[in-house]
Amino acid sequence: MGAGRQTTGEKQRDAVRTRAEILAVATEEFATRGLAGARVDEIAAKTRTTKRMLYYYFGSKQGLYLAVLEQAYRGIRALEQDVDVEHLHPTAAVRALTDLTFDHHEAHPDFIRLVSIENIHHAEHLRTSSVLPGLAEPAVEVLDRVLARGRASGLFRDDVDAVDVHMVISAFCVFRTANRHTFHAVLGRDMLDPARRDHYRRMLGDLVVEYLTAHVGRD
Amino acid sequence: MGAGRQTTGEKQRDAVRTRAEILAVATEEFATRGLAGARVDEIAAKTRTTKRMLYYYFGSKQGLYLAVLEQAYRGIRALEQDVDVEHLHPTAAVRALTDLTFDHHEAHPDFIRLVSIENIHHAEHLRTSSVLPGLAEPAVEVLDRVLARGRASGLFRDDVDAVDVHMVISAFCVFRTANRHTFHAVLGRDMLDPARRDHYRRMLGDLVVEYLTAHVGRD
DNA sequence: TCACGAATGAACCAGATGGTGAACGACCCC
DNA sequence: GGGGTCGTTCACCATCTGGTTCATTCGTGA
Repeated sequence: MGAGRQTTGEKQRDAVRTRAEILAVATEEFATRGLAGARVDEIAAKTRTTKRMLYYYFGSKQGLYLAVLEQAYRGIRALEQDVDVEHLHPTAAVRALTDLTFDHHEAHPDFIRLVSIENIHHAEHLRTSSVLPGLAEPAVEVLDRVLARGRASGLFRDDVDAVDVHMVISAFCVFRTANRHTFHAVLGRDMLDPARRDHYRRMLGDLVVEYLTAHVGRD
Repeated sequence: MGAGRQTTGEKQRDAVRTRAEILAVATEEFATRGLAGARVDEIAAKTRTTKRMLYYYFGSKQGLYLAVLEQAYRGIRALEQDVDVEHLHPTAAVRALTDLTFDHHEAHPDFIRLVSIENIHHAEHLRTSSVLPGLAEPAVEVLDRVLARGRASGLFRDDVDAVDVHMVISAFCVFRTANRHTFHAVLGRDMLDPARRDHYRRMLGDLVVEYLTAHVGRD
């Protein structure tokens, strides 16, 4: 923290830091209260700068929201990019991917909340965003190659594609975080209870693997 | 419509109808724009009455939102109550339940959106609601009995309970609707495309059944 | 050291927004 | 048919909120 920067004091001017701080605070606020629910004044107040800066850098509330959303998506962009599952047995590879996704979602609840919020707005902001192109390719392609290997060796069923499998994995992980509160209120179970974490992680792996390997060659 | 009621004209006084109309319009507005995003004036405008009526019946914006939420939950309350799967083979029973849930979620997108919204608010409204007690019992109990039968006959695995299985089913169904827009934006696939409906319905059944029946007795 | 643009601060504003007071008209019961 | 209550209308308000104006300060290259 602060190492290597010239520090004549503490309240130096620092465009990047100011911008980053606004973005960080805004991320939390939007994730907590939604686009309409978040207050520009409130975001500014939680920053070491003023509302003026917020408009200086992001132009409008929507502009800020979009920046938050894009940063969130950019942050997860490289997830599957540098994971190497090519050398693993297909089922082990699938399990590696479910584990990876599971851990990732658990580590980024704000991202999931932002996605929920963006869905309420019919993804109208994301759709116009510049981060979109090529966002999902890595994840799907890795999964696609694994499925192809599994199918080729007669292990996996052939009536699903990578997008479908990705959907199941996402559904499980997203639901656990996104619907945590109503689920807890209605069913009395906290899906994010650390004590249950391993159980759910294994469950997701089993779920996907068993589905993919089911009844292949019989019936 | 209007049959059986005394009709001296059209604009008679009708408390129930007015109340119901407000609730219907509010449901759509809240589901579309969220609690903070929905505008009281807008809701009133889409009604044949005025904003004052809205406050007359529901007291406040939050009161209206809560009423909407409660009505939505009440509407699904009896889902599993009158389905009879006791006489079915365990796997058939599971499939019947996944189908039932699948169809139900598909038929009530507004409900799912409201649940998403309520989760953004940490379920704080639902938690204080009077519809909560006993809301989930039917669903879980039916599922629980089916699982017990499956386990007893050596068909099903025994390391999951009814709540977990319910979670998986809900996750799949909810995700398809709740995250439709971002999923489509990022992956280019419309999960609600009617052409894919049967595929997903079968997929959910397979997913749960294969998971439950996997590796039982071996390993 | 001077000039100039980037960065910042504080007050300010117009319109939107949730909410209300009170009178009024219909319907029902006696 | 008259009184009271429920349902409804209309005008009105205090405040909040996104957004802006204007002036100022800081850093830096000439």
